[in-house]
Amino acid sequence: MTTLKDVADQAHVSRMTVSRVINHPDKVTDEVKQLVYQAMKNLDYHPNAMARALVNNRTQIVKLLVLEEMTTVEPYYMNLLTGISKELEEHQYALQLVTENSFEIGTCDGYIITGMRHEDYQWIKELKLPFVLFGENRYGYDFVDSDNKMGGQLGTEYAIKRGYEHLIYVGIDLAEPFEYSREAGYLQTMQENGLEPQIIRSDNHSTQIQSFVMEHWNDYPENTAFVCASDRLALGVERAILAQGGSLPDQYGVIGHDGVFLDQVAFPQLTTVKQEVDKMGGLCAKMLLEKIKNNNQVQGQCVIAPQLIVRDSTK
Amino acid sequence: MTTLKDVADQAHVSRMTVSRVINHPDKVTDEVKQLVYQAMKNLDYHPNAMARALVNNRTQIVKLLVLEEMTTVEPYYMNLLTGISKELEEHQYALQLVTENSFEIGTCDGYIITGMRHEDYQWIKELKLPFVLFGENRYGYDFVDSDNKMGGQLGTEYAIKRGYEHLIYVGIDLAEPFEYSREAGYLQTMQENGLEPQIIRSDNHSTQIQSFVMEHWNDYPENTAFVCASDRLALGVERAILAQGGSLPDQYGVIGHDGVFLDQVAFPQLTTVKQEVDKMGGLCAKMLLEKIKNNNQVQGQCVIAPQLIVRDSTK
DNA sequence: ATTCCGGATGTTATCGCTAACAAAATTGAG
DNA sequence: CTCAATTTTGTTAGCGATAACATCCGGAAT
Repeated sequence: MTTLKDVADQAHVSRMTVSRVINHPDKVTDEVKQLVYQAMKNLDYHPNAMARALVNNRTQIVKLLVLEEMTTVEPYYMNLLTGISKELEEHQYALQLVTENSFEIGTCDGYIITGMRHEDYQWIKELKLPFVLFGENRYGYDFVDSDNKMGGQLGTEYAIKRGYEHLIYVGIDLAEPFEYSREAGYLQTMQENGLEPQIIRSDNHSTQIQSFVMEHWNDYPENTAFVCASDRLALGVERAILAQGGSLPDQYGVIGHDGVFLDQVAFPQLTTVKQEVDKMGGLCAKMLLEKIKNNNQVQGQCVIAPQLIVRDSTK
Repeated sequence: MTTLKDVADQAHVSRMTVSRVINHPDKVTDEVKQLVYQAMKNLDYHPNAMARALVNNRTQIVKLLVLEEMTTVEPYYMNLLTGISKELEEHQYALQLVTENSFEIGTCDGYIITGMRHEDYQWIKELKLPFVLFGENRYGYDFVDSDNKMGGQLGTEYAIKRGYEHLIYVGIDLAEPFEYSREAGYLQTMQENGLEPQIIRSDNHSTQIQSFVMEHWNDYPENTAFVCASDRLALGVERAILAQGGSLPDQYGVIGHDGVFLDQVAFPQLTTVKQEVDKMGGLCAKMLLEKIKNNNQVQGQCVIAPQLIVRDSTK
């Protein structure tokens, strides 16, 4: 394993100079810098993260707290993780997954927190280390999220464009910002188009919304589109429509939200508002590393535009 | 932050003695040990993983290589990750997720590898660091997997017990050990019960098997159970049955395999052979850490019994 | 020419911990 | 009660890197 010393020897400089080339390149002559770079390349030198961690009193570890129940957890978490991990890896950081609400939170440099609910803000504010939330919040904490309002708009606009006459919003029965934002997007678009909004809400379970739609089937005339707050709900709506003998996508349309996994498992495959989850993950990591570097400096709120994916559940 | 020195001072011993209490407790008097333990408790001492990593030339990082395409990736990966992470955390290890086949594999102490296909064994054998595979293999590498044969048996036996007369195995069209094992379980059970086996195979996509079953609908008399190699396939079979007007679970039965997420999204919810994925993850980690500690010593093959979960897709 | 200044580089100490050796304490055989 | 063998504890050095200070050097000002 090559160390600073090896590089220093080959470049005929002191170890400190090599260290400076890495950490404060501006304080070193260009000439020397080239020498050192060359030596680093020759020897395939990579700094030892642990030694660095020791002097800097850093752990080089970021914890991801998943506050949601694992059983509820949507498959997109995997994408989130990938995004986070890729970004962290580039900066010699490792990830630790924390799922149990084990408050015995060990040593690390910062947290990415996801699956927050109201009650969690209580203890979150006690945290000493830097953190970034995945998912919008209205307490001023730094976060990354999909542009949920825009998502609501995208779906609604598309349904209108495709000529559905009645647009029903199928929301998740949760008092959380992401849900409000999606609804707001729907409402705004409806208003802009002079349409009468209609909202139903349900737990985020395909079977529950399925029964609901089947029970109220008479309320939904032909040429209705269901703009759903999740793919899971959309899946249930699809099943209800098919079970009632409605035809998809001719008589009815269904638009989902999330665009990970379920949209493709559904039948017919869902037209959906896709969130760029891995990108968001990467951004979470980037923001957190920035906070760690800059003494917990506020990073602000990042909102990423979702994308409409057209498949077979709309005409 | 309390260090070895603080503990040593409070216990009136040298730093080395404290270190020994932690790493070689047998080389220290019980009396002194108690003193040290007490001091550690008083000061809430936790060893600094980075310092340790530095002297031991360890990174305290394990990489998880996911060789499958992210888009194909089953949702159970999340459970796997949790299991791995929990175990690693207990031993002060962190996890790094690697999804791109970036051979530029950085520094770590060992790998957990999942999603292996034939062609991967080529380069796997070149690896210098310890590794454990998640998923059975026939090359003698250490692995952890569900008992796939037993899974095949469980599903098949249950279908027989519930009085289905025709049992059709729906396999994944892949030449991989896990698939062979599941089929073998089915075949053996069929033979033991003097029944005629019948196997169909398909890519692991719900829509593909759905069309297949619909096209061959006449081949499946009433009172047939479909024993499937995955929940994804089972989902497609369910849809085909319902689309053809067959009744579930009276006229037909469907049994899935995996038991994560999809089984609950399906309608009717699937009777399935559930793998204890998080447990398997934990075991992977445990084995790997053992290998790391013991100079890459062979750990063998661990097979974990799956469990039949009965829900609404069987009578 | 001498002094002084500031930028470039080197030296030293340190982060927290452990291996290897050294010293001290205990044991027990004669 | 010795003295060597053995066990228990302490001392030193070093893992790989960096911050803080020390030194060196060339050029501007005097």
